[in-house]
Amino acid sequence: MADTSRRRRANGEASRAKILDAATEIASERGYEGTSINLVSKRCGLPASSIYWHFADKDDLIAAVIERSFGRWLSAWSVPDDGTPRDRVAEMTMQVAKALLESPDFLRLGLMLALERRPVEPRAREMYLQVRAQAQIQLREAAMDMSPDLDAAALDQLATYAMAGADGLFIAKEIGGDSVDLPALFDLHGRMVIDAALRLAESTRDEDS
Amino acid sequence: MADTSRRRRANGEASRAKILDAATEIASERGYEGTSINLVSKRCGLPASSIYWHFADKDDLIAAVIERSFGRWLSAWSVPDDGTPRDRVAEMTMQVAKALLESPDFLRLGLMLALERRPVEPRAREMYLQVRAQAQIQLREAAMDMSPDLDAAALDQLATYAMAGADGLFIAKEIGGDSVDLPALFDLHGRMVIDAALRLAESTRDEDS
DNA sequence: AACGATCTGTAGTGATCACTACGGTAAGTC
DNA sequence: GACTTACCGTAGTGATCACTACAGATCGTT
Repeated sequence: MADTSRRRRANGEASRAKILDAATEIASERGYEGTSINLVSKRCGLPASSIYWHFADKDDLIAAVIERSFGRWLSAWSVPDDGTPRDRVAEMTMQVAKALLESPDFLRLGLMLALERRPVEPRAREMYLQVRAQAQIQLREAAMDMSPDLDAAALDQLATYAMAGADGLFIAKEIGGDSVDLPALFDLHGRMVIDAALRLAESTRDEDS
Repeated sequence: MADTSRRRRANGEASRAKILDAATEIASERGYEGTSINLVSKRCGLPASSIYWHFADKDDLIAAVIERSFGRWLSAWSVPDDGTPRDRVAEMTMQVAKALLESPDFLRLGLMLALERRPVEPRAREMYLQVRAQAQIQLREAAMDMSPDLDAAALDQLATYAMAGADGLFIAKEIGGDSVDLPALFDLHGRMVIDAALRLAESTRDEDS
């Protein structure tokens, strides 16, 4: 049963992957509106009817692109669980920087969708925002682990600042190309976030005393 | 002569402004591809032929939107020229934060265009990248004023980091809405950039000794 | 061999795209 | 009043949009 279904769908799965590959390329070049089914069809060599057999509509296709890109991006790094806080932050920022260099499609397309504010929100955008919110929560928890005496507002600020830096540096790399040393900048950013944590912890203690 | 030309074009100038208003709204909602001439025409109440009388083509229209938005954004803030470096940075970040809150169209549309990498680059995107490069140079010069002993690479890194923070925080505000306190985050970022300057200056001196 | 499920190929649908041809109108110039 | 300039309105152009109807093709199952 498992064997037959694998064989049955072997061709289909390959086609699905080809379609997603093409759609990923085009969407991260031209955004949501710029990704036409015709273009995707031409680039992957399959007719439009095949695309619509695998995906309900254009929105579903782009959402699937986001989902797959995010999965790949996630699997490219992991949260370290030992060492000093400084070491762990340094290790994590390095991994995120590397993951962004190796599979930038996820964040590029995600940011393009996030910046758009169309009247009817496509599911693709919703999906990215959901993923992003999840990441924000994890960042907040990591911050709480490292400096437990911060209050809720400070933790939010810290997580937001950390993610904003990552977004901004990614954009700098996308625009600046090879002239931007992403790992070095991420390293700097990691240290800045730790400093910010210390600074915020200080002002929290000042308010308490 | 000047009077007549003013009177002659009075109606036209108003129409041009109405077209730009509508195009700005739509473009910052839906991006380049999502901005259709038909939609702009409906929103500004003028027929497509009027749009094409005022602008050569869609690309020219969007480029004009960028240009006007940038002008408005620029006029919303100025570089302070007195006080300690810390004060000047704090003042500047505050003004930039306020300008971004009041006229976010420029950066939102600009970032959307910058993230796209279409085969044939529209002039609108080129124009934004040019404006951005100019800002980067000014940031670099400001950094050089404040810590003259930094080497070229460190200055580039600092300017890139400062701009990346601004971009990232702007995005956080766009996505997070009212739950994001942009001035507070910009204030934090300003202090972080100063700390980064000190840190980079230190490592420069270490290398020299 | 017969059959149903999975996928592809052909050939469209009406809607919307960027853009234009062209006549009309109002105002300024002479 | 004749003429030019500046701008708007009507009504299109062919191309491309997302999407679909439907007839094969290929396959494992029976």
